[in-house]
Amino acid sequence: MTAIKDSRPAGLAHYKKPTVMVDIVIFTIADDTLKVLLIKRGIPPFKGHYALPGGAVRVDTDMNLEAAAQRELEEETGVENNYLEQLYTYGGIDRDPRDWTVSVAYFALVAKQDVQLKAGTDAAEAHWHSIQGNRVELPLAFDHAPILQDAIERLRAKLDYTDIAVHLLPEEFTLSEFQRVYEIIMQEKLNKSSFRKRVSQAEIVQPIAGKMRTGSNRPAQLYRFTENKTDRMFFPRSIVWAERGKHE
Amino acid sequence: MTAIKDSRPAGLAHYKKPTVMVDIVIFTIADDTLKVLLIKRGIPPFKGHYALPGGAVRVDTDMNLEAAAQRELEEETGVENNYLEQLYTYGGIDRDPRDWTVSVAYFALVAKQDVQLKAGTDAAEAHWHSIQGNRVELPLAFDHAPILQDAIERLRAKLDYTDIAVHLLPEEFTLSEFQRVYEIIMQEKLNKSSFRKRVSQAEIVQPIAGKMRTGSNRPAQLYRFTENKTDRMFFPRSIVWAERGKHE
DNA sequence: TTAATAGTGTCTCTAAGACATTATACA
DNA sequence: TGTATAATGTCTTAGAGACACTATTAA
Repeated sequence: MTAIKDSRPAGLAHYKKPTVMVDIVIFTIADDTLKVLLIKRGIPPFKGHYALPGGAVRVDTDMNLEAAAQRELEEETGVENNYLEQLYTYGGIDRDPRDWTVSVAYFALVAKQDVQLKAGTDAAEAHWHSIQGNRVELPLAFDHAPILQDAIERLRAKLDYTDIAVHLLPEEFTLSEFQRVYEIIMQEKLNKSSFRKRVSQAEIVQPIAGKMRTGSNRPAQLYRFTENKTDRMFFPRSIVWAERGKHE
Repeated sequence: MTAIKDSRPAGLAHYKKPTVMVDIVIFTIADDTLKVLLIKRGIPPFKGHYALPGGAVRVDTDMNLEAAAQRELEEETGVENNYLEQLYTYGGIDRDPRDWTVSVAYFALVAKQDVQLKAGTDAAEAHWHSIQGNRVELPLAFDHAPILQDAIERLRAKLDYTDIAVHLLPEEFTLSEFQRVYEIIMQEKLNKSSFRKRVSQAEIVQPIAGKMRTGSNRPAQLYRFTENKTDRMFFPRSIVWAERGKHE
C-alpha cells in the first residue's frame, strides 16, 4: 500500500472529519462460560477502565474496514483465520470527549486454544471476562457496554439460523460439545434429539470416519465443520427456545 | 449544537482521517413495484450516473450518525417520521478516487404519498427507479450497486420475521394490500389464509371498527398498524416461501 | 456390575400450505 | 343475475419438543 496524501483530487474535504475507529467484540468459550476479551486502559479518558480492543483506522496501510478489524484482531489474539463479522457502527459527538468519533464495531468468534494473548503491549492488559446475562460485571469505558450488549444479542440471534457456533470450537468436536455451546450462549437447556435432527439435516458438520472421543462412558463420534457449501445454512423453522417462545 | 473545534483535548489525531459519509437506500412501493430513490450526479466522479442519496457527516451540526441519516432523508423526501435502519458500513481506499471513504449506509421505508421530492436542489435530479430482481437497470456510481443489493436482501430477510412492511403502506390499509406488499417484495405469491393467520396472531395490525374499503366487490376491512407494544414481532415459525423452502 | 454419557425412537403439538367454500359489494 | 374480491374452514404435512429407551465405554 502506498500513501495517498497529496496525489488525489480534492472535493470531499469541505467538512471537518470525525475520527474513525474499529472496535472488536471477541468472544470465546472457556470454563463453560461465554467470555469476551477486554483491555485495561493505560491512558485517559477512562484510564483504568476496561474497554473493547480497537483502534483508529490507518488510511495509509489498511485497504478497507475489514482489514483494519482483522489487523486489530490479530494484534490482540494472534489468531488469523476466525469468524469476523461487522456488527454496527456507532458515531456521535458524545462518545468520546476528545472528538466526534465513529466506531465501526465487529464481533469475532475464536476457539480458546487458538489464542495467544499478547503480553502487555504498550502497558495494556488483555483479559477474558465472563458474560453474565447481557453484560460483564465491570463498568466499561465509553459506550462499550451497549456495544457489547448488541454483540451478545446478535450472537444469540444468529445461533438460531446460522452455523457460526462452530467457530467457538476446536477443529474436531462431538455433537454434545456443539450442543453445549448453544446452551452456554442461550442460557437454556436444549432438547437433544431435536438438536441432533436439526444439525444433521442442515449438514453443517460431518462425522470423521472412525474417530471417537473416549472417556469413562460410551465413546462419542467426532465431527468436523463442513466448509460452507453455499453461504450459510437455513433452518426452515426456528428453534422456539424454552421459557421464551411465542410472540413477546 | 455548538462547534467543537478547538476546545477539546487532542490525543486522537495521530492518523490521517478518512471521509465519513451517510448514504440512504430509500424504498417505496408504487405501480405494484418496489422502487428506490436515486439521484443523478451533477459533478464528477461518475457525473451523469445515478447514485444513492447521501452526503458527508457534519460534525458541527449532526449529533450522531442517525441524525445525519435522518437529515439526508428529510432533505430528499420531506418525510419526517418513517422507518430508518442502519444497514452496513462500507469503507476502503478504492471506493472513491478522491479519498479513503467510509459510508455508513441506512435503509428507509416510506409510503409513496408521504413523499414530496425536492425539485432539483443543486442541479440534482431525484427519481424513483424500479427494482428488478436484486438491482436497478441502470449502472450506479461508486459501489452503490452492491450496497443496494445488500439493502434489498436485508429488506427481504426482515419481512420474514418483522412487521416493517407496514411502513410502505398508508395509515389505513386492507389485509390484501398488506399481503400484496409482501408479494411484490418477495416476488412470490403467498397463501392467503396462512398469511392472515400469521398477521392476526402476531397482532401487528388492528381492524378499524366499521371502516371498510368499498369497490365493485365485497368490502374489505381497513386496518391500522399497531404501535409497537414490545420491540418487534416474532414469528415462531418462518414462512417457507414457495419455490424456495428447505435448505438451499 | 455401575456410572456416565452417546445416540435413537415414538408421540404430541403447532403452524404453514393447499384448496375449497362462503360472503358481500357493484354493475 | 354475474363478477370480483374478502374472509373463513378443512385437511395435510413438516419439524420442534418431551420423554423414554437402548448402546457402549471405563472403573
